[in-house]
Amino acid sequence: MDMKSLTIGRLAKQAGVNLETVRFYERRGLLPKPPRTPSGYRLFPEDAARRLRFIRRAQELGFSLTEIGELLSLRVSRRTTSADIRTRAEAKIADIEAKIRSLESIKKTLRKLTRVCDGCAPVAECPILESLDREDA
Amino acid sequence: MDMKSLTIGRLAKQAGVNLETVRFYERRGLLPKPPRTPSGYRLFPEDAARRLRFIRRAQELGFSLTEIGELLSLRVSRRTTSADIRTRAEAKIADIEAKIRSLESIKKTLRKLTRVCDGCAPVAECPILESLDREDA
DNA sequence: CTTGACCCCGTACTGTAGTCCGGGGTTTAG
DNA sequence: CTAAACCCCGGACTACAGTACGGGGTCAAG
Repeated sequence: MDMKSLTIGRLAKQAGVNLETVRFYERRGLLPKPPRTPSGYRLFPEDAARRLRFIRRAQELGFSLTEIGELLSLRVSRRTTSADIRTRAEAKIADIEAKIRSLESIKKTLRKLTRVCDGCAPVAECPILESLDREDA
Repeated sequence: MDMKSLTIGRLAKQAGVNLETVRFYERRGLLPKPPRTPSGYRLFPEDAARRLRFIRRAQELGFSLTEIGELLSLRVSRRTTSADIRTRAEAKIADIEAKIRSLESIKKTLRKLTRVCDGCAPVAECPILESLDREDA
Protein backbone atom coordinates (compact mmCIF):
# COMPACT_ATOMS: atom_id res chain seq x y z
CA MET A 1 0.00 0.00 0.00
CA ASP A 2 1.17 3.44 -0.95
CA MET A 3 2.32 5.52 2.01
CA LYS A 4 0.22 8.45 0.78
CA SER A 5 -3.07 6.58 0.59
CA LEU A 6 -5.79 6.14 3.14
CA THR A 7 -8.17 3.29 3.65
CA ILE A 8 -11.76 4.34 4.09
CA GLY A 9 -11.62 3.82 7.84
CA ARG A 10 -8.54 5.98 8.32
CA LEU A 11 -9.93 8.66 6.08
CA ALA A 12 -13.20 8.74 7.98
CA LYS A 13 -11.37 9.02 11.29
CA GLN A 14 -9.07 11.77 10.05
CA ALA A 15 -11.96 13.79 8.72
CA GLY A 16 -14.14 13.11 11.73
CA VAL A 17 -17.03 11.58 9.81
CA ASN A 18 -18.74 8.24 9.81
CA LEU A 19 -17.31 5.64 7.48
CA GLU A 20 -20.69 5.15 5.87
CA THR A 21 -20.79 8.85 5.13
CA VAL A 22 -17.66 8.51 3.04
CA ARG A 23 -19.28 5.78 0.97
CA PHE A 24 -22.42 7.85 0.71
CA TYR A 25 -20.50 10.89 -0.58
CA GLU A 26 -18.67 8.75 -3.06
CA ARG A 27 -22.00 7.47 -4.40
CA ARG A 28 -23.25 11.05 -4.59
CA GLY A 29 -20.18 12.04 -6.57
CA LEU A 30 -18.84 14.42 -3.94
CA LEU A 31 -15.70 12.36 -3.60
CA PRO A 32 -14.03 11.06 -6.75
CA LYS A 33 -14.05 7.30 -7.01
CA PRO A 34 -10.76 6.19 -5.51
CA PRO A 35 -8.52 3.51 -6.95
CA ARG A 36 -8.79 0.08 -5.35
CA THR A 37 -6.39 -2.57 -4.21
CA PRO A 38 -6.58 -5.90 -6.05
CA SER A 39 -8.92 -7.13 -3.33
CA GLY A 40 -11.23 -4.17 -3.78
CA TYR A 41 -10.24 -1.92 -0.88
CA ARG A 42 -10.50 1.79 -1.58
CA LEU A 43 -7.31 3.81 -1.42
CA PHE A 44 -8.09 7.48 -1.03
CA PRO A 45 -5.53 10.16 -1.79
CA GLU A 46 -4.55 12.10 1.29
CA ASP A 47 -6.38 15.26 0.29
CA ALA A 48 -9.72 13.48 0.41
CA ALA A 49 -9.76 14.43 4.07
CA ARG A 50 -9.64 18.14 3.19
CA ARG A 51 -12.44 17.60 0.78
CA LEU A 52 -14.53 15.91 3.45
CA ARG A 53 -13.88 18.74 5.89
CA PHE A 54 -14.83 21.24 3.24
CA ILE A 55 -18.11 19.45 2.66
CA ARG A 56 -18.95 19.44 6.36
CA ARG A 57 -18.21 23.11 6.73
CA ALA A 58 -20.15 24.11 3.71
CA GLN A 59 -23.09 22.20 5.11
CA GLU A 60 -22.91 24.18 8.32
CA LEU A 61 -23.16 27.26 6.16
CA GLY A 62 -26.44 26.14 4.69
CA PHE A 63 -25.30 24.64 1.40
CA SER A 64 -27.02 21.46 0.26
CA LEU A 65 -24.96 18.55 -1.00
CA THR A 66 -26.01 19.49 -4.51
CA GLU A 67 -24.72 23.03 -4.09
CA ILE A 68 -21.54 21.71 -2.54
CA GLY A 69 -21.06 19.53 -5.57
CA GLU A 70 -21.33 22.64 -7.71
CA LEU A 71 -18.77 24.45 -5.62
CA LEU A 72 -16.37 21.54 -5.77
CA SER A 73 -16.65 21.26 -9.51
CA LEU A 74 -15.76 24.90 -10.11
CA ARG A 75 -12.50 24.72 -11.88
CA VAL A 76 -11.08 25.50 -15.25
CA SER A 77 -10.45 22.49 -17.42
CA ARG A 78 -10.74 21.39 -20.99
CA ARG A 79 -14.47 20.79 -20.84
CA THR A 80 -15.38 24.12 -19.28
CA THR A 81 -14.54 27.53 -20.63
CA SER A 82 -13.02 30.19 -18.43
CA ALA A 83 -15.96 32.47 -19.08
CA ASP A 84 -18.43 29.84 -17.94
CA ILE A 85 -16.55 29.18 -14.75
CA ARG A 86 -16.20 32.85 -14.12
CA THR A 87 -19.93 33.39 -14.39
CA ARG A 88 -20.71 30.54 -12.07
CA ALA A 89 -18.09 31.57 -9.55
CA GLU A 90 -19.44 35.09 -9.50
CA ALA A 91 -22.94 33.77 -8.85
CA LYS A 92 -21.63 31.77 -5.91
CA ILE A 93 -19.81 34.82 -4.60
CA ALA A 94 -23.06 36.76 -4.70
CA ASP A 95 -24.83 33.97 -2.77
CA ILE A 96 -22.12 34.01 -0.20
CA GLU A 97 -22.19 37.75 0.19
CA ALA A 98 -25.92 37.61 0.79
CA LYS A 99 -25.38 35.03 3.51
CA ILE A 100 -22.72 37.16 5.10
CA ARG A 101 -25.05 40.17 5.12
CA SER A 102 -27.77 38.14 6.79
CA LEU A 103 -25.37 36.88 9.41
CA GLU A 104 -24.08 40.41 10.05
CA SER A 105 -27.63 41.55 10.52
CA ILE A 106 -28.40 38.88 13.09
CA LYS A 107 -25.12 39.56 14.80
CA LYS A 108 -25.86 43.25 15.08
CA THR A 109 -29.15 42.49 16.74
CA LEU A 110 -27.52 40.11 19.18
CA ARG A 111 -24.94 42.78 19.99
CA LYS A 112 -27.70 45.22 20.75
CA LEU A 113 -29.23 42.59 22.97
CA THR A 114 -26.08 42.18 25.01
CA ARG A 115 -25.94 45.94 25.49
CA VAL A 116 -29.49 45.91 26.74
CA CYS A 117 -28.46 43.20 29.16
CA ASP A 118 -25.70 45.42 30.44
CA GLY A 119 -28.21 48.19 31.02
CA CYS A 120 -30.44 45.72 32.89
CA ALA A 121 -33.48 46.92 30.98
CA PRO A 122 -35.94 44.07 30.51
CA VAL A 123 -37.05 43.49 26.93
CA ALA A 124 -40.50 42.09 26.48
CA GLU A 125 -40.70 41.41 22.80
CA CYS A 126 -38.39 39.25 20.77
CA PRO A 127 -35.66 41.59 19.63
CA ILE A 128 -34.22 39.24 17.07
CA LEU A 129 -37.05 40.13 14.80
CA GLU A 130 -35.63 43.59 14.40
CA SER A 131 -33.04 42.09 12.15
CA LEU A 132 -33.58 40.86 8.65
CA ASP A 133 -36.46 43.07 7.79
CA ARG A 134 -37.40 43.53 4.22
CA GLU A 135 -34.25 42.82 2.31
CA ASP A 136 -35.40 39.55 0.86
CA ALA A 137 -33.20 38.82 -2.13
CA MET B 1 -62.14 39.88 12.68
CA ASP B 2 -59.53 42.32 13.79
CA MET B 3 -58.03 44.33 10.94
CA LYS B 4 -54.54 43.61 12.25
CA SER B 5 -54.87 39.83 12.32
CA LEU B 6 -54.08 37.30 9.65
CA THR B 7 -55.70 33.99 8.93
CA ILE B 8 -53.27 31.16 8.44
CA GLY B 9 -53.70 31.26 4.68
CA ARG B 10 -52.97 34.97 4.38
CA LEU B 11 -50.01 34.68 6.69
CA ALA B 12 -48.55 31.81 4.70
CA LYS B 13 -48.95 33.74 1.48
CA GLN B 14 -47.41 36.90 2.91
CA ALA B 15 -44.44 35.03 4.25
CA GLY B 16 -44.07 32.90 1.16
CA VAL B 17 -44.35 29.57 2.90
CA ASN B 18 -46.73 26.65 2.70
CA LEU B 19 -49.74 26.80 4.97
CA GLU B 20 -48.85 23.46 6.47
CA THR B 21 -45.46 24.80 7.34
CA VAL B 22 -47.11 27.42 9.51
CA ARG B 23 -49.00 24.75 11.41
CA PHE B 24 -45.84 22.72 11.67
CA TYR B 25 -43.87 25.63 13.14
CA GLU B 26 -46.65 26.30 15.57
CA ARG B 27 -46.48 22.68 16.74
CA ARG B 28 -42.71 22.98 17.04
CA GLY B 29 -43.12 26.09 19.18
CA LEU B 30 -41.42 28.42 16.70
CA LEU B 31 -44.56 30.46 16.37
CA PRO B 32 -46.52 31.30 19.51
CA LYS B 33 -49.95 29.74 19.60
CA PRO B 34 -52.26 32.36 18.16
CA PRO B 35 -55.68 33.26 19.53
CA ARG B 36 -58.65 31.68 17.80
CA THR B 37 -62.01 32.86 16.58
CA PRO B 38 -65.03 31.26 18.25
CA SER B 39 -65.12 28.76 15.39
CA GLY B 40 -61.50 27.83 15.93
CA TYR B 41 -59.74 29.76 13.16
CA ARG B 42 -56.26 31.01 14.01
CA LEU B 43 -55.72 34.76 14.05
CA PHE B 44 -52.05 35.56 13.81
CA PRO B 45 -50.66 38.94 14.75
CA GLU B 46 -49.19 40.76 11.79
CA ASP B 47 -45.60 40.33 12.87
CA ALA B 48 -45.87 36.57 12.61
CA ALA B 49 -44.87 37.08 8.98
CA ARG B 50 -41.57 38.66 10.03
CA ARG B 51 -40.98 35.76 12.31
CA LEU B 52 -41.59 33.30 9.52
CA ARG B 53 -39.22 35.15 7.21
CA PHE B 54 -36.61 35.17 9.93
CA ILE B 55 -36.95 31.43 10.33
CA ARG B 56 -36.50 30.83 6.62
CA ARG B 57 -33.44 33.01 6.42
CA ALA B 58 -31.83 31.50 9.44
CA GLN B 59 -32.33 28.10 7.85
CA GLU B 60 -30.51 29.22 4.74
CA LEU B 61 -27.64 30.15 7.01
CA GLY B 62 -27.40 26.63 8.33
CA PHE B 63 -29.30 26.91 11.60
CA SER B 64 -31.55 24.01 12.54
CA LEU B 65 -35.07 24.64 13.74
CA THR B 66 -33.89 23.89 17.24
CA GLU B 67 -31.17 26.52 17.02
CA ILE B 68 -33.60 28.98 15.52
CA GLY B 69 -35.88 28.38 18.46
CA GLU B 70 -33.00 29.28 20.73
CA LEU B 71 -32.32 32.46 18.80
CA LEU B 72 -35.96 33.46 18.91
CA SER B 73 -36.21 32.91 22.61
CA LEU B 74 -33.26 35.15 23.42
CA ARG B 75 -34.80 37.97 25.32
CA VAL B 76 -34.73 39.39 28.75
CA SER B 77 -37.78 38.60 30.81
CA ARG B 78 -38.74 37.72 34.31
CA ARG B 79 -37.80 34.07 34.02
CA THR B 80 -34.35 34.69 32.55
CA THR B 81 -31.65 36.81 34.06
CA SER B 82 -29.77 39.38 32.05
CA ALA B 83 -26.52 37.63 32.72
CA ASP B 84 -27.87 34.36 31.38
CA ILE B 85 -29.16 35.93 28.21
CA ARG B 86 -25.93 37.80 27.77
CA THR B 87 -23.93 34.60 27.93
CA ARG B 88 -26.14 32.83 25.47
CA ALA B 89 -26.22 35.76 23.08
CA GLU B 90 -22.45 35.97 23.15
CA ALA B 91 -22.20 32.28 22.33
CA LYS B 92 -24.48 32.80 19.34
CA ILE B 93 -22.40 35.75 18.23
CA ALA B 94 -19.32 33.58 18.31
CA ASP B 95 -21.08 30.92 16.22
CA ILE B 96 -22.09 33.53 13.72
CA GLU B 97 -18.63 35.01 13.50
CA ALA B 98 -17.22 31.56 12.78
CA LYS B 99 -19.72 31.13 9.97
CA ILE B 100 -18.81 34.51 8.55
CA ARG B 101 -15.14 33.61 8.60
CA SER B 102 -15.81 30.37 6.77
CA LEU B 103 -17.85 32.19 4.17
CA GLU B 104 -15.16 34.82 3.71
CA SER B 105 -12.65 32.06 3.22
CA ILE B 106 -14.68 30.39 0.50
CA LYS B 107 -15.34 33.75 -1.08
CA LYS B 108 -11.68 34.58 -1.21
CA THR B 109 -10.98 31.33 -2.98
CA LEU B 110 -13.72 31.97 -5.49
CA ARG B 111 -12.32 35.43 -6.12
CA LYS B 112 -8.95 33.95 -6.81
CA LEU B 113 -10.62 31.57 -9.20
CA THR B 114 -12.21 34.38 -11.17
CA ARG B 115 -8.83 36.06 -11.45
CA VAL B 116 -7.34 32.87 -12.81
CA CYS B 117 -10.15 32.81 -15.36
CA ASP B 118 -9.20 36.30 -16.43
CA GLY B 119 -5.65 35.16 -16.94
CA CYS B 120 -6.88 32.20 -18.97
CA ALA B 121 -4.58 29.85 -17.10
CA PRO B 122 -6.19 26.43 -16.80
CA VAL B 123 -6.40 25.02 -13.30
CA ALA B 124 -6.28 21.30 -13.04
CA GLU B 125 -6.98 20.63 -9.39
CA CYS B 126 -9.98 21.77 -7.41
CA PRO B 127 -9.03 25.20 -6.08
CA ILE B 128 -11.87 25.40 -3.63
CA LEU B 129 -9.97 23.06 -1.41
CA GLU B 130 -7.41 25.75 -0.79
CA SER B 131 -9.90 27.41 1.45
CA LEU B 132 -10.94 26.26 4.86
CA ASP B 133 -7.80 24.50 5.76
CA ARG B 134 -7.08 23.72 9.31
CA GLU B 135 -9.05 26.29 11.24
CA ASP B 136 -11.63 23.89 12.59
CA ALA B 137 -13.32 25.64 15.46
C1' DC C 1 -3.73 -20.87 10.61
C1' DT C 2 -6.76 -18.67 13.36
C1' DT C 3 -8.66 -14.49 15.46
C1' DG C 4 -9.74 -9.68 15.50
C1' DA C 5 -9.88 -5.63 13.04
C1' DC C 6 -10.82 -3.94 8.83
C1' DC C 7 -13.10 -3.79 4.29
C1' DC C 8 -16.80 -5.06 0.60
C1' DC C 9 -21.78 -4.59 -0.90
C1' DG C 10 -26.72 -3.88 -1.01
C1' DT C 11 -30.54 -2.88 1.67
C1' DA C 12 -33.11 -1.14 5.42
C1' DC C 13 -33.67 2.09 8.89
C1' DT C 14 -33.49 6.84 11.20
C1' DG C 15 -34.09 11.94 12.03
C1' DT C 16 -35.28 16.45 10.29
C1' DA C 17 -38.23 19.28 7.94
C1' DG C 18 -41.71 19.63 5.79
C1' DT C 19 -46.03 18.42 2.51
C1' DC C 20 -50.26 16.12 1.34
C1' DC C 21 -54.78 13.94 2.22
C1' DG C 22 -59.39 13.68 3.29
C1' DG C 23 -63.37 14.15 5.90
C1' DG C 24 -65.38 17.60 8.06
C1' DG C 25 -67.06 22.72 9.68
C1' DT C 26 -67.09 28.04 8.34
C1' DT C 27 -67.30 32.24 5.69
C1' DT C 28 -68.33 34.97 1.88
C1' DA C 29 -69.94 36.22 -2.76
C1' DG C 30 -73.59 35.63 -5.93
C1' DC D 1 -79.48 29.40 0.21
C1' DT D 2 -75.81 27.46 -2.03
C1' DA D 3 -71.16 27.05 -4.04
C1' DA D 4 -66.42 28.37 -3.75
C1' DA D 5 -62.90 29.31 -0.92
C1' DC D 6 -61.11 28.90 3.35
C1' DC D 7 -60.16 26.67 7.81
C1' DC D 8 -59.92 22.58 11.30
C1' DC D 9 -57.49 18.12 12.59
C1' DG D 10 -54.94 13.74 12.71
C1' DG D 11 -52.30 10.91 10.19
C1' DA D 12 -49.76 9.39 6.17
C1' DC D 13 -46.27 10.48 2.91
C1' DT D 14 -41.98 12.64 0.93
C1' DA D 15 -37.05 14.35 0.29
C1' DC D 16 -32.64 14.83 2.03
C1' DA D 17 -28.83 13.31 4.55
C1' DG D 18 -27.11 10.20 6.64
C1' DT D 19 -26.55 5.62 9.71
C1' DA D 20 -27.02 0.77 10.77
C1' DC D 21 -27.14 -4.11 9.49
C1' DG D 22 -25.57 -8.40 8.06
C1' DG D 23 -23.37 -11.74 5.42
C1' DG D 24 -19.27 -12.16 3.41
C1' DG D 25 -13.97 -11.47 2.02
C1' DT D 26 -9.06 -9.63 3.58
C1' DC D 27 -5.04 -8.58 6.33
C1' DA D 28 -1.75 -8.55 10.24
C1' DA D 29 -0.38 -10.37 14.72
C1' DG D 30 0.43 -14.12 17.54
